[in-house]
Amino acid sequence: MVPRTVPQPPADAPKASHGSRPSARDRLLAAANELFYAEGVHSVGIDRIIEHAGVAKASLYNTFGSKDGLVRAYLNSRSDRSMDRIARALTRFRNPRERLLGIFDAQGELFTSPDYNGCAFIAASAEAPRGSSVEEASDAYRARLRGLFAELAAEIGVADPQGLARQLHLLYDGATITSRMDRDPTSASVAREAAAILLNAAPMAPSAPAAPDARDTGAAANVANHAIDDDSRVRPAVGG
Amino acid sequence: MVPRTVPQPPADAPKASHGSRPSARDRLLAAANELFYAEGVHSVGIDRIIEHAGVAKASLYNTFGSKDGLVRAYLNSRSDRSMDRIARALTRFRNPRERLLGIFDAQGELFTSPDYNGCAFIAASAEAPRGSSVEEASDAYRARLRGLFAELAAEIGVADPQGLARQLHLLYDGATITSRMDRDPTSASVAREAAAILLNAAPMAPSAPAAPDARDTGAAANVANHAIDDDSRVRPAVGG
DNA sequence: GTTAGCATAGACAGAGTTGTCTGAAAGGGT
DNA sequence: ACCCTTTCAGACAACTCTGTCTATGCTAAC
Repeated sequence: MVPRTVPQPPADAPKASHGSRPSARDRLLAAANELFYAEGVHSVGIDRIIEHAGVAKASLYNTFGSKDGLVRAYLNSRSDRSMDRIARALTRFRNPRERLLGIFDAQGELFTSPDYNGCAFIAASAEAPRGSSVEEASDAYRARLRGLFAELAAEIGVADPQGLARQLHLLYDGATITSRMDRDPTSASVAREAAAILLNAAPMAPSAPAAPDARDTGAAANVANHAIDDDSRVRPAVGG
Repeated sequence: MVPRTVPQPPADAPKASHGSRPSARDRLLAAANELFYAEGVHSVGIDRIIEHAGVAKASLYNTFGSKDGLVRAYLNSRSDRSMDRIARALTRFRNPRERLLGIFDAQGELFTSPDYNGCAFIAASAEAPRGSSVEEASDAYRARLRGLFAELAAEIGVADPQGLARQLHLLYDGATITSRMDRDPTSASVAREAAAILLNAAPMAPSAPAAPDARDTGAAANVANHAIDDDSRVRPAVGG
């Protein structure tokens, strides 16, 4: 039961092995990512993981200590890749407003992926008991995503970035659930339209948003914001 | 494996047994509702269900045919009770706008319940493989809830009730996920505020909403709608 | 060339799972 | 009083699951 002391690998060096094949650790993580994500953490046994990874069972327990350790590593790796994917998709937009709404565009692209199967953290949390290590990984991931929302909202200059971030995160989660439960990949564009409405309705901060020096643009920000309202209402985003 | 022909009980009569104790079927459903909901469908075995219900194993298989049959009955019963709970909570509001937003108030009250543990359908779907009978029960439940949103939106007289219903369902799902993943029962009031903004921003239908005879009130509907805007923005709803 | 370290294949234990089957008790209807 | 349906109690089979352990390799450094 108790997995004694985890062997604690370097954790920073990916240990790329001798050049030909990826390390056992990377192969295990790749297999976990495929199988756990597609069929659920509980449904996929250790045997199928090691068979799919081409790795001995002892290697798994030497590397991760237990199945729970592998699940934790799988979720943390997904958290990193997910945030990287979003950040990469946001580089094509130039102003913070487009980047904020672009999160939903990136989400819509994700939904059209053939192997998309919903949010890995929601699925893993639904299977794990409360207070487990899955909850920690989920908390970290969700805090990162909400921080991104709040950061972009602050760049835009809304008066309550945290409040708007909560609203937008609601839409993001709702689109995620809808895409999976209703097999509806167009939910991201619905969320994007709703997000644009909420963004336009959000009060702006009186002081200048990004550069505190230029305080003369403060009053006009609200008007300017509403001026580009229509742009987001007619954009089809992903396919709805 | 194959559960042969399910014995097919009357299915309409609750069969209240001989008066003292509820029937084995009802006790099994109650036990399933407690254990499946609190710990997950996959984690709770048949043995714990029958022990908690005080029922023999043969009774379970005579009544429901298999564990999957019990899970199906558990979800359908939850769907009925969930919609009844919402409908009952909505009777205290008098106009359709208050009833529409009142769905989020009812959600907020649900979140404060000590044994609340997220959406049973989302949890069950996360554990079940795609295409299983869990998906059918979830589809039915979600169609009922979305139908309620659309029905109330149509009563209010918005131009696109289905479109608004999709947006509001997004918020509802998002609040559900947030309440469970972030242990944040105040997410329903955030969803309520966002829903009010989306409702106010929704274009109204040109013709009269409820009574097609009175067509002279059409043009004024948009203005009247925006006039009561502030009411929803300041209401604390549940506790945030 | 030898040796240390790690990976592999697989057996094994112990617990848990669903579903079937036997046998008996209990209670109501005629 | 008899029957008959339902229910209970539990043994049992046939899996699957995690985690440990043994024994045999392969590889790289010295």
